[in-house]
Amino acid sequence: MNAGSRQDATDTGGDELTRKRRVAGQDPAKRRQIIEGARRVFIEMGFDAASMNDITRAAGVSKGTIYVYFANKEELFEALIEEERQTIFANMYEALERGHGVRETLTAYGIALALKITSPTVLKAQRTVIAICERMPELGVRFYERGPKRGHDKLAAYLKRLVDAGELAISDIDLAAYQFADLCMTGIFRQCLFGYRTETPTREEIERNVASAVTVFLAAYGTSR
Amino acid sequence: MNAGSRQDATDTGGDELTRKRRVAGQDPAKRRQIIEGARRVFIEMGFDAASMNDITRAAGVSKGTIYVYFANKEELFEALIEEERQTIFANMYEALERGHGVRETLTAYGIALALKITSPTVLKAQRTVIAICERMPELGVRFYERGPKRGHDKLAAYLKRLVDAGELAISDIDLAAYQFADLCMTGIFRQCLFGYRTETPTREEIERNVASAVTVFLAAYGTSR
Amino acid sequence: MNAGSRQDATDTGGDELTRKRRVAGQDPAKRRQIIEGARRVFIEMGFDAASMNDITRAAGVSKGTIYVYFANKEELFEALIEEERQTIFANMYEALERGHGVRETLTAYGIALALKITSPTVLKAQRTVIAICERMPELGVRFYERGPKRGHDKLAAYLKRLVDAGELAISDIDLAAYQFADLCMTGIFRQCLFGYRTETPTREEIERNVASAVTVFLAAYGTSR
Amino acid sequence: MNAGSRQDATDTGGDELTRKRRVAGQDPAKRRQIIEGARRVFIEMGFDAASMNDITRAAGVSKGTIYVYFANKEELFEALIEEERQTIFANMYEALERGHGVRETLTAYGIALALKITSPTVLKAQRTVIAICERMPELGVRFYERGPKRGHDKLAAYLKRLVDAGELAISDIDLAAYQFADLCMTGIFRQCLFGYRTETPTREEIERNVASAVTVFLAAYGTSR
DNA sequence: GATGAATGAGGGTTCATTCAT
DNA sequence: TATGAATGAACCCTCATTCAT
Repeated sequence: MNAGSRQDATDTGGDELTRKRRVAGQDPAKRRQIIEGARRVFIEMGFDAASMNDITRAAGVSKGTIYVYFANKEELFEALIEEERQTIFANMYEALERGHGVRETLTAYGIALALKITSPTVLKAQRTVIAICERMPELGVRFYERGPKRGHDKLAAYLKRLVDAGELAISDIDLAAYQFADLCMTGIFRQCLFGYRTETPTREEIERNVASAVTVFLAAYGTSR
Repeated sequence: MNAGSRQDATDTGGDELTRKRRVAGQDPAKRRQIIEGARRVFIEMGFDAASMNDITRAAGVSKGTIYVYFANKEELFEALIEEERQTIFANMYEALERGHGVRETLTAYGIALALKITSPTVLKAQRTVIAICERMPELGVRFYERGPKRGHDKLAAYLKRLVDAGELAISDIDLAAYQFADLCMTGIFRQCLFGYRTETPTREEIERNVASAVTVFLAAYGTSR
Repeated sequence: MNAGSRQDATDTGGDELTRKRRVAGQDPAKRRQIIEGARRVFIEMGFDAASMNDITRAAGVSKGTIYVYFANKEELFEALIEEERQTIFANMYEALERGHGVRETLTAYGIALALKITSPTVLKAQRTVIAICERMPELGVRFYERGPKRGHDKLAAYLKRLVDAGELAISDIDLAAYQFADLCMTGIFRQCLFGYRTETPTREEIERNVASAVTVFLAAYGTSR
Repeated sequence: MNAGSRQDATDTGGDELTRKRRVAGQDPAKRRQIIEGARRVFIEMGFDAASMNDITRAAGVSKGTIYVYFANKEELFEALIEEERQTIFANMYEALERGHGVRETLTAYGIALALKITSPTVLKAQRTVIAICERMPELGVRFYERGPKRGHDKLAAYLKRLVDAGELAISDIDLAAYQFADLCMTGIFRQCLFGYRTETPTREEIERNVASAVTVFLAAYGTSR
């Protein structure tokens, strides 16, 4: 479908000094500018409702230029989602590495997770991906794999350490990690996704949710220690 | 220019010569036929990517006929989603009313819930709604309200009965109900939504998930009884 | 173009008592009802912008019935214009036959003419005919011939009598008749036709116009008598 | 959704990334080409019966291009009528400024006027405007105001000069100007408008008409001089 | 290399006309 | 006979993509 893509990896070409004249579509600043415009338009309107003209306008570049950097609308969209995913899931896992107590750590991570996933921008991005993932399955897979999945793996690894340390008693760590994450955003994630909630959850609400999540989780998996 | 030939409130009215109120689009079989075609197309492709021509073809009726039954693409879509929601969430709550023991009841309900929500059709429907709910907020609200919300309320009522009977000890019943539901589909819901899983979860997997959910839930909220 | 027309003349069939069951499209009341609906819609919106549905609604009959009485939209339109013309130009020429003095008679006729031709309904009808007369030339010809032309002929005949009586001295009576008619509506006809005037001319204005018309006309064609 | 790419006041504006104000539709030759095609189609068929596809074909440009230069069918039509009016009424008033005798001047002007207004193209244009002026009142007003009205004003000014010079005795100059103009095209204007005449009036006929008009006019308003 | 004017297939919608009831 | 649901061609308009400048 996307043969001939110009920017397969996120290669920004390390040898920009060797040749003054760059090959078409190799100016990272321009690329960023386009992606930035695309972000505003795609995330706000979704893939179909967004027009290349809108993006042209939002990015402040000409139509032709976009087509130099991206083969077509789809590829531009894919590149944007890739970027967006990286932005969203950056700096999410710090809480798991700070070495505080179990309850504190889980609480901090849970809050960060729930805040992130219910923030307006992230919600829109998720909706945009969900909307398209039937038509562009790769895109959904990639997004989940390098986004939520990564978080899950980190959490599972953390739980594994706790189990090994005797602080938790979990038979299926993978499952437990999913359980904790879902408990943290219980009730709110789907409500936000479907637009049933028009307001972003307050920090207080999220804290309450996560506090209960930690309690339930520890009631199930905690040890006497 | 000539709207108002449909059966809604905007019907012409006011013209003194209009003998009978024209009420077009009354044949339920035709209506069903159209909706059925719309389902195939909308659910498969989403609102934007679906064309009225596609639907025309899928439904086996002429374009004009669709516009006798539905004012425009949006109304057809809304009618379809309404239908779809009713179909999906029918017969979901029986498990809660069969009067078996707590563990059995929760397990039965959890399995029904998880099976339903991860079935291919229901997933596609959910994606379709999520995709559009920014542009048609009412639609998302309605879908959630009369779908998942209804299930949540039934479950909360059931939990309330158990608390009153001393079988559970829950301080925030509403929250607990969300927790149980999310525990039942933990891990799989998002994976399905983003298309990370291409295969529908097996019944075995769901049973495992729900069994764990019940255990965790009862560990947190069960009483000695 | 209109072969197969069902109602060539305005025959209302004199033998309606001979057979109880009428041939399709022969009920004069129904015909009138349809034409009445068509009038409202066609005259208000013009041929193209009017839809058969509008007419259906305005007439209070079914689509099928209209097509029993009239072969198609065009024929219905033609029949309506025919009717309209008859209505408009009825009782226009009485002033010419009352036997008063020249000045009085010309004034009375001129006023009647100018009032008629600038009345909102008549203006709309004229616009409707003018709009279509390129596409349906017959219709314009017929309308003019049996409408304005008829008035012109009556006026010319009247002037002829005056010339014969020595009350006027006119070399080209035909031309003089046109001149008088145009003098009566001078300035206002075109202004109304183009919608430059949004208000119908007042009777006072018309009287002034006609008074001047008579004066000019008599200055040119009057004799000492 | 993407309006605002035209050169009118609704231009996007406000998007901070829009570098240069995009101003599409700037090539006068192309614009002319489109208007030329539109002329052929609109003037021949009228607003409603003309399709944008017809115009596309007649102009030899693509559909999209038309929409770059004109926001929609209506705007294209308005632009065309504007153009048409300018073309029609250019060089109409020279006769009034050549400084010949009254009779000669009036005759020359009257002939020019009558020739113009009954020429096939001008007639069609007038019909087209009259047809639409109920639905687009501004358009009719403008056409009359800047077309016929302008001629009328020039004529009235000319008559005023003659009155001041004692060559004519007119109490209501405005009215007299209308009278002269209408006398010049007496009989033929309406006949042409309704298509009663299929042939354009001959120059001879018009000369006869105008000669009579001048005679009548001077009989009414002339002085001994 | 960058531009944006041009393209034309395809979008949603309307409506004159037909025909089974 | 009268009805109005059904038809599908044709309507106006949009937009992803190309290519001359």
